[in-house]
Amino acid sequence: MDSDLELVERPGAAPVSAQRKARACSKRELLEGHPLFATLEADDIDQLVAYAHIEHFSKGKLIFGAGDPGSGLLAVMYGAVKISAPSADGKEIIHNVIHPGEVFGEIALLDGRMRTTNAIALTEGDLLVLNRADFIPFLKLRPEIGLTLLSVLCDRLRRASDSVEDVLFLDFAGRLAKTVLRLATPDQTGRRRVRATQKEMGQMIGLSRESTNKLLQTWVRNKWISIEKGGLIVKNSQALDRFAMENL
Amino acid sequence: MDSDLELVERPGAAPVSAQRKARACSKRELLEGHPLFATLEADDIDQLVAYAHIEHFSKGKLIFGAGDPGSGLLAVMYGAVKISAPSADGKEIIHNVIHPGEVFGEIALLDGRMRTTNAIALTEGDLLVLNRADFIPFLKLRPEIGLTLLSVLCDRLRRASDSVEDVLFLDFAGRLAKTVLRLATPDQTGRRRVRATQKEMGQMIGLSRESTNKLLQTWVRNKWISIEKGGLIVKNSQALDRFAMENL
DNA sequence: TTCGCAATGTGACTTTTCGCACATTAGAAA
DNA sequence: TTTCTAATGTGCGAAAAGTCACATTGCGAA
Repeated sequence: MDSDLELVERPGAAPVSAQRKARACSKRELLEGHPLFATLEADDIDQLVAYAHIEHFSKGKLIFGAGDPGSGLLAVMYGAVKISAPSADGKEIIHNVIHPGEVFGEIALLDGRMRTTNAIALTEGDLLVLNRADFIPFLKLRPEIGLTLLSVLCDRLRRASDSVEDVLFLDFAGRLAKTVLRLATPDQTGRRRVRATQKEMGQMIGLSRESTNKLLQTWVRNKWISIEKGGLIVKNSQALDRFAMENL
Repeated sequence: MDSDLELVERPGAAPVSAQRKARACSKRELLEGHPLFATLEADDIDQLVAYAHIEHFSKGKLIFGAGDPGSGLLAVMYGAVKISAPSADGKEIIHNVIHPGEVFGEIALLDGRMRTTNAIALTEGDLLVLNRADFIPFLKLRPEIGLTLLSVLCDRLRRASDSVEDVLFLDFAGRLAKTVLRLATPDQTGRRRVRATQKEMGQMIGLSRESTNKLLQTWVRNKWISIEKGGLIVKNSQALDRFAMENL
């Protein structure tokens, strides 16, 4: 297989790619890292990598919208994408924010039905696309992969039930704490950082921006977090975790 | 097969032994009617029917609890079972109520992992049990069934996402309206009836019993529903449906 | 640099829902 | 039958969250 690493490893990269280099993933890493493909042999992965292609997207672009035909699997190589659903009165809930190395659209890859959510670019970036038409023959060639896929989907279903329970059991404070912990990822210096605006965090749990801010402020006073523009840093995740548990 | 639905609708109307004889569904009907088995040939269904066995349960019995090993697929032949999850402080949410002819526990059938919810008998009744150990070899013999299963699970996942959106978008009134419409099933006289107490309906959407009652009362005044002990009758489903849509 | 805009911070007021208290009702059990 | 119990019906004060209004901050574009 020829190299798919141009984004990360080509020497003498263009100025733009300084940031891209830091965060980007190779096509191969993306597929290997996903549970859908965990049981595939190296040869199989190589074949999928050959099928996949890369598309660039600009900030605010609608990558797909509810009702679109489900073309296949997508993965973020650089940038960020939000998975969201609009309500009739202009509100929006954000199901998830996809960062480099993460994958979305698995469902349509498997059942080929139309999209039920929107995927919108939060920043500019690059996208890896694996078409359903390329993957399904693969699945028929190796039916043993089907069992793995069943397990993966069952796992997703269990998680979905969990999030319904969260919404019904926990109050907003507990849900916000859980969400902050879920979104937190270590940055270069090892600090656990959340890269999402307060408005976005509120949209994930159905809380207004103002109330989100007021809750976060109490945690700042407790020194559990510190807030920065466009995100926050978790300083005491144990306290947050305990808070989410206690608070029912 | 004889099928006296009235006994199911009104459990107190006849001695217990008579009710058990007059089951609402046969083993075969149960399996045939479920999308998991929609693509199976008659021979295959026969084989599964031979494997399945029947167990009786009494009111209040814990059929399985969170953390139990996932033994397989269960179906209600007579009676009712609630699928619920307990919270740490003694509250409970009800994910679903299973009536005769309906199936539950599909996830554990496929992935064999432990139960994540409780299943508790609301009344006495009979249960059809299909063990995972009997089904999995079947799946390996006929890998083409796997694709069907994938579609079914994808469908479940889409529904789960929908219910998350419902919880975050709709207020309690809209969610209650949707829940009432979802639970409504035609009875002998063709009226759309919901058989669930107001407490149970509230537990499905995270609303207190008192607030549930007050909401239902406004609908009674609008002549959209009428309330009876242990349930209600939908008299104007269009109005309820419109209400659920408008109300965001 | 300045400007514009999106993100953040905060208080006052309103609405919704909860939780409690209590009354009523219908079916089950004795 | 009478009694018991679960389900239903209703009002009120407390708590939670939304909405509105406005100030502040910091980054990027011109």
